[in-house]
Amino acid sequence: MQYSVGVEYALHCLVYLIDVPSKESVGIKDLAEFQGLSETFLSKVFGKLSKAGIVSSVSGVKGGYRLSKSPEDISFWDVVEAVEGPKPIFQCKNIKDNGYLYREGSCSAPSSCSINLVMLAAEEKMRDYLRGKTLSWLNEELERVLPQKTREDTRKYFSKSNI
Amino acid sequence: MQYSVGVEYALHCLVYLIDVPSKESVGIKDLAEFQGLSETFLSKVFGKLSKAGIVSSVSGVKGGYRLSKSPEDISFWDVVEAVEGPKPIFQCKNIKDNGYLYREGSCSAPSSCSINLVMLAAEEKMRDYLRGKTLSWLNEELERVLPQKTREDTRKYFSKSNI
DNA sequence: TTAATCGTCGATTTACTTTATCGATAATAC
DNA sequence: GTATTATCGATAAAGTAAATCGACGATTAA
Repeated sequence: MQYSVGVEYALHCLVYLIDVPSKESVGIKDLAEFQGLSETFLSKVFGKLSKAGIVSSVSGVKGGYRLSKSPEDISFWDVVEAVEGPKPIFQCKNIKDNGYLYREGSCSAPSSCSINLVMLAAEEKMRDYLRGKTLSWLNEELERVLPQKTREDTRKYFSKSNI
Repeated sequence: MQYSVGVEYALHCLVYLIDVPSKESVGIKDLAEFQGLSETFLSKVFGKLSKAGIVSSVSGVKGGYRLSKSPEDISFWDVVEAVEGPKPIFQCKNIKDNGYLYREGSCSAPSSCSINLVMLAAEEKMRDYLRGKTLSWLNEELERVLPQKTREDTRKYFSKSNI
């Protein structure tokens, strides 16, 4: 069981959007090229991020994406949910009603299956943690952890005025 | 992204093993039949549980499975890990080294990728919760929640002496 | 206005993982 | 011995994720 690579792509790409001036944007092509990713697939991922209101798109020549809200209002969980969808990790499905765990027929019925409730609560712990980590937090973390020069070089790479 | 149904099968089946007297065992056939599951597939799942030391098997006629330790020493996480394997939900894979998140080359190298660290920590929150819920807890919960008659009927169903 | 760039969307292909089946083997009760 | 049951490996079927392709519309530069 694994999150799809889409989550990884999204989080890594969003890092590069944090610093982009609000009037500019970064193209899928640049993001894909810089990290050696499939351009077409990455555009799918950004479609989801766009639909979730995390980024907004700019069409046409010199278009691309930018964050559609402040980095401190975008949590890791927002990103994961946008890419993976809202379905819980654990979901009772096939088990027949004759098992004695079921009071109301279906296992997925609310408050029916004790096992299901535990798994959902566990997942909620994970989500809570991810809700507490925002892109602005990540930005500060990177500031602390990475050499200054590296970050500047990357900013230049994605700067339109540079071309 | 979802846990495999194997996890669901395992947890639901283990419930029926809690009450089994330590000299007896329950066969895959009964467990599968009772819940309408594929017998062959369920046997694969129990193979994993067995290898993880959660259940022990009894070969031969009237053989089957029983818990290999006390229900209070078997947590939900033990079961999930046994069935799903030890791999984390989120794992950095494909991203090239030229992204500026990497200090030591690979994203999966310890303490290298800040994003990876956050995801691993989040997952750990979920695991902690699941470690806190044991089969004996579940048993008490079911005692509280289910009609007494239902539980007794189920015990009878799996009792060898009954046949 | 025209041409080039870029995001959007749906259809499709490819690859991989999960789910399930089959067959052979070994152990045990009777 | 014979029937039953777990074990294990190989394999098939089904489903999902990853990636590609092509047509479209929107935008910008010239």
